[in-house]
Parts: sequence; C-alpha cells; structure tokens
Amino acid sequence: MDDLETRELRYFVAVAEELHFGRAADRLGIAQPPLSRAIRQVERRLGVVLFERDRRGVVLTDAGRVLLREARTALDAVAAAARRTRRAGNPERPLVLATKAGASHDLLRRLLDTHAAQPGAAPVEVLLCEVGEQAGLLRDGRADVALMHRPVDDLAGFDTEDLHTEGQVAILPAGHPLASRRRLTLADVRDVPGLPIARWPRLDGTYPEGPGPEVRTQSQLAQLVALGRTLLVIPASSRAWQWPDHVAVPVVDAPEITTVIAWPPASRSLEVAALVRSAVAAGAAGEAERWTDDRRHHRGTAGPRSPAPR
Amino acid sequence: MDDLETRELRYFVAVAEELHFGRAADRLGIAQPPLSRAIRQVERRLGVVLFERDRRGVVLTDAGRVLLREARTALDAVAAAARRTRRAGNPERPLVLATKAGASHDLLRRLLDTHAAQPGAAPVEVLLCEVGEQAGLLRDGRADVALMHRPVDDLAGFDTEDLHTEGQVAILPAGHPLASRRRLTLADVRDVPGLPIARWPRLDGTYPEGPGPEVRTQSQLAQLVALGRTLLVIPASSRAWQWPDHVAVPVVDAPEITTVIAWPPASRSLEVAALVRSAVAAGAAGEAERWTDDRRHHRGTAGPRSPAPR
DNA sequence: CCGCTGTGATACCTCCCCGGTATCACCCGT
DNA sequence: ACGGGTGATACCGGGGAGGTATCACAGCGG
Repeated sequence: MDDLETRELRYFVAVAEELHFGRAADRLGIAQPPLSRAIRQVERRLGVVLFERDRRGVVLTDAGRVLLREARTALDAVAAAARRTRRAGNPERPLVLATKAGASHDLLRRLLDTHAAQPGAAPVEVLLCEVGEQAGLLRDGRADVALMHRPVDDLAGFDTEDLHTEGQVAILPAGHPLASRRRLTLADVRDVPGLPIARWPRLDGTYPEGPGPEVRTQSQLAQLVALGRTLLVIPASSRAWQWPDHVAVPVVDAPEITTVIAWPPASRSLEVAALVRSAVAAGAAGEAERWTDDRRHHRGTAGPRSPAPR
Repeated sequence: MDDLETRELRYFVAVAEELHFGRAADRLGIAQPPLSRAIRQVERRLGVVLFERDRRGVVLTDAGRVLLREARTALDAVAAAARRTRRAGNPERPLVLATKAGASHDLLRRLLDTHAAQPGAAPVEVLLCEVGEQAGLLRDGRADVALMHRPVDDLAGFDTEDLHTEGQVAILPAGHPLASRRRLTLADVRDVPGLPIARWPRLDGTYPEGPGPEVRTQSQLAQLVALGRTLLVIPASSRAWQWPDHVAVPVVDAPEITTVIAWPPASRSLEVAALVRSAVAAGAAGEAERWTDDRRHHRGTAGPRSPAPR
C-alpha cells in the first residue's frame, strides 16, 4: 500500500528540479499527462501535497523539499546497489579512487605505490574530479573510496580515516609585494588589490557577491592563477599546481586541512579495507618524511570515528 | 535500461534471505513463477549471476552477497523517504528518539527536560528498542535521532555528537564474594563460577559458544540478572536497571562507553538540530553535576566528526 | 472583450508486463 | 523406477503505465 517505486522517485525528482511538468516529462522521455498522474499518485499514496500548482509554474511545498532530499539519496543508493553488484560480478574489478585533480599529489603517489607493493592488491583506478564531486561519486557507487579534505568537504555519511594534516599557503605571482614575506595571515590576503579571491558556486549554483572571478572547475582556476589574476589559499601539498613564476607563502592562521580517505559505510569489502590500510600507511610515511624534512609538522588530532572496514 | 525497481529489490532480498523461491514467494504474497522470472530479469539486467541454483535450495554468489547488502540499505533509504515525507506533511510531527530501554536513563531525562524547556521545541516521542535496533530505525526513517553507545554500537553512516563518557560496572548479587570488592578487572569477572556472562546473538542469528545463557532482548537479560543467573558489565549510568539485592562494582579496565546522539546525515531539519543542541547541553549539564558529585569523571575525547545539523 | 498562448488536469485508448495457473525438467531420496 | 520437491517454462488475463486529444484556466495584447 505504501512503498514508492524508483520510477516514481525519478519522476518526482525531475519535476522538482525543473519545476515544470512539461520540461520534466521531456527530460524523462515520456509525455506530460502520465507524469502528472504519477505525481498525483505519489501525493495520494503519501497523503501529502508535494507541489503548489500555481497555473504558472510549480513550487515545492515543505514536504516536497523533504522528499527531494530523501529521494536523491534513495536513488543514489539504488544506483549504487546496481553498480557495485555489476562490479562484484565481473572478474576484472579495479577499485575506483576519486580525488580532486591536483590535490594531495604526493600523498596519492605514495598511496598508489604502497598499495601496489602489497601482494595481491586489487588494481586501482584513479578518478579525478572537481571540487565537491567526490561525495556524489561515493554515494551512487561510481567510486569506492575518495580522498577528501576536512573541513572543506562534506564528510557526512562516510567513514573516514585521517591521513595527513597540513597548513595552507597563499599562491602569489613572484613579483607581488606580498611574495617576499615569510608568512602571511588571512587578514593580509583578504582584499589584496588586484588579486581578488576566486568565487565558487554555492550549492544552488549561484555565486556569492565579491570582486573575484567566478570559477566552476579547477582548470579554470588553474588558468586564472597562471594569468596572475587571482589569489589562492590552498593546502601546502597542492603545490603540484604551482607555476614557476609563482611563490607559495604560508598563511599561518588559515584553518588546517586534513586529508582523509573516505568510503561508504556500507561497503566493507576486503579490497576497500586493504586500500584504506595502504592509505594510512602512506599517510604515516609522509608524516615521517616531514619530520626528517625541515618543514612544519602537523599531526592529525581527531582519531578515526569508526574502525577500518573489515 | 539499467535502474532497478524497489519491487525487484524487495523480491531479491526475500529470496536471498529465505534461500528458497517458494518460501520467498509465499512471504511476498505472490506465486513462485513470477518471482523466478523477476530474479532472472534482474540478473540479466545487471549481467551478473546472483544465485547458484543447485536443484536443492539456492546459495548466494559473491555478487549476490554484495547486492543483498546494498539492496537492504537502498530499500531503507526508500522507506525513509516515504516516512519522512509523510511526517513533514503532517502538522503534528513529533521527533522520534530511539534509545535502548534502560540505558542512559538520567541523561535521557535531562535531555527531555532541557529540550522541553526550549521555546517552540518540537514534541519528542521516545522509542525504546532492543540492542542494536537503533541503526535500522534511523536508516529507514522510523526514528529521527537515537542515543547510541560507542564503541558497542555501529555508528557507521551517521553523524554523531558526544554527550557523555563513563566507565563500566559489574552487576553482582549482593552476597557474592566479588560484591565486596571496591573495584574489579575484566580478568576478575571473566569465568566467574556460577555467573557466566550472557551471550548475545551475532548478526546472523547464531550464538557464540560459551557457558552463559542465550539472550535476545533486554528484558530477558533483566530477568536473568534478577535471578542472579548471569553477570553483567554495563555502563555505570545503566544502573537504573539495578535490583535492590544487587550491587555495582566498577570494572576499572573495561572500555569506556561514550553515549552519543546520532542522526542520519541526510536529515538536517531545524527540529533535529534543536534536539541535538538540547542533548549536548544536557550532556554538559550531566558532566558538571559529576564534578560536584564525588564520582569518577570521564571526559569525551574525540570531537564531533561533523558539524551539528543546520 | 476576445482570442492567443502556455500551463497542468482530464478522458480515453492501447499495449506491455506483472502475476496467476498448469506443467515441465531435474535431482533426490528411498 | 518412482514419487516428492525444487526452480524453470508456457501461456493467459487484467491492471496500469504511457500515448493522443482535449479541456480549464490564467495572463496578455489587440
């Protein structure tokens, strides 16, 4: 009597995103009347009004907003079930590791080397993605594990293990007055004339107000940095990005960034567990290297919140 | 072309649990042939064999085991979507807080009092459940928040906030030789003649080997304790359970138990956030009380892994 | 005031596919 | 060899998903 079908959830999400039955039907590849009927049926079944029909477009009710959020995660879970099952059935099944392009480069290399050195280690496929994409990839099964960063990424719903904590640096053109400083503060780099900080889109796709250029992808940002048009505060290890004519200056009061390896709590396969172990070992190796190195050392503080997958 | 329907997932889970098409069909209220066909269709669609048909019952393949795990969480997510949406539509929507019967009694009372004192606080319904049930209740939307205990409960997939950490005590009949001791160690209470520790079922429903009685519910356990038939090591605050003719003796080397409030990361409603805030306040109040009190004091160590819901 | 446009809702039809019944193919015990 | 019990197959009927045509209604320009 209750129990939604994934088809109904897909239909609802389409309408909720388009806020227009016609366009949603078009996107779904069906006609509009069946879509209207399906949504009505969901509303009747749940005993709840999902849309305020206004003769001029549609708006979500409170209940509709709740269902939109829940439906997305439910659909992701269903998609993940299919994807992971397909992969489990195939003899070839490389683990997919998602990471932001350019970030944590050294750690990633150590991780892959460490893992490859394990006897019988599963092959690992690296999936480079844009900022904030990792969570979705993990949730719907396109990735098995991800390197993410606290506190900038949303780690809600994943198990994580800390790998490495570090400070942030500002990236500046070599000739800039601030480039000669040994250290900077956030106050120094805020509102630098001619070097505004780039603006990333919010969750709803709009951009915050400000003088900086709008960016959407890392490659856009990289180009702007190369052009000397924007100022960047990033984790020290992301300096793989750095151009020859730019310098990195530590920003002493910027929040420390912890690189973590994250995986969906449901997936506790042996392969994932082995990869997480390799990652932790690689993280520890990196920490040790920093001790012998003369750089500033940061230790992860918060312990793992849940045990490594079994 | 791909994309599983929840009906198919339900069917698969039924067969995977029964390992018998006939019984599964019976349980689902349909006939056996459509069920066989549906499973075959899923296998064809995923391109994967889920069951090894053996002419004498059925066994899951590796891929089948993966799908069983994934399908359960996906179905829970779908059920949660329906439940939470229904609740959001109703004007009356008490928050449901799940907690183990008898555990954390004082904290729960403080929590409810603190929350009720907030202006405009949503009504809270307390759902008492058995050990280990909370995770399922949270996952499928029957509960909004839960009091759980680290490290005994599986917190994977939830956001949590620490409330209170405490040591454990052994519950003994008053006349027992160990009852006069001021403190005990785990070695003392293991293999006490005549007072074996009760055995809980594993995830698969079987019981570990051992001399103790098999228990399945807290009330069974309470009765065994009342009869003086079993020995119990529980958090100090669970002494609400204690019978007059039993005493509690601290077990100094037992792992400390942290009571946490947990919620699904997807649900970030204002109501849940307010309740979590009340819980944290109540936890802090309890800690303060302990300082003025003369009892042993334990402080939560690991910080919150993710910020409170917004 | 009257069409015109664009929205979602309704009516009605068609056909697919889910589910039921009957039966088969096969492996077991004796 | 032969029933008993398993899951698979064949076939049929009906409910419901999806399509087409149309309506009801709001805004808007003439």
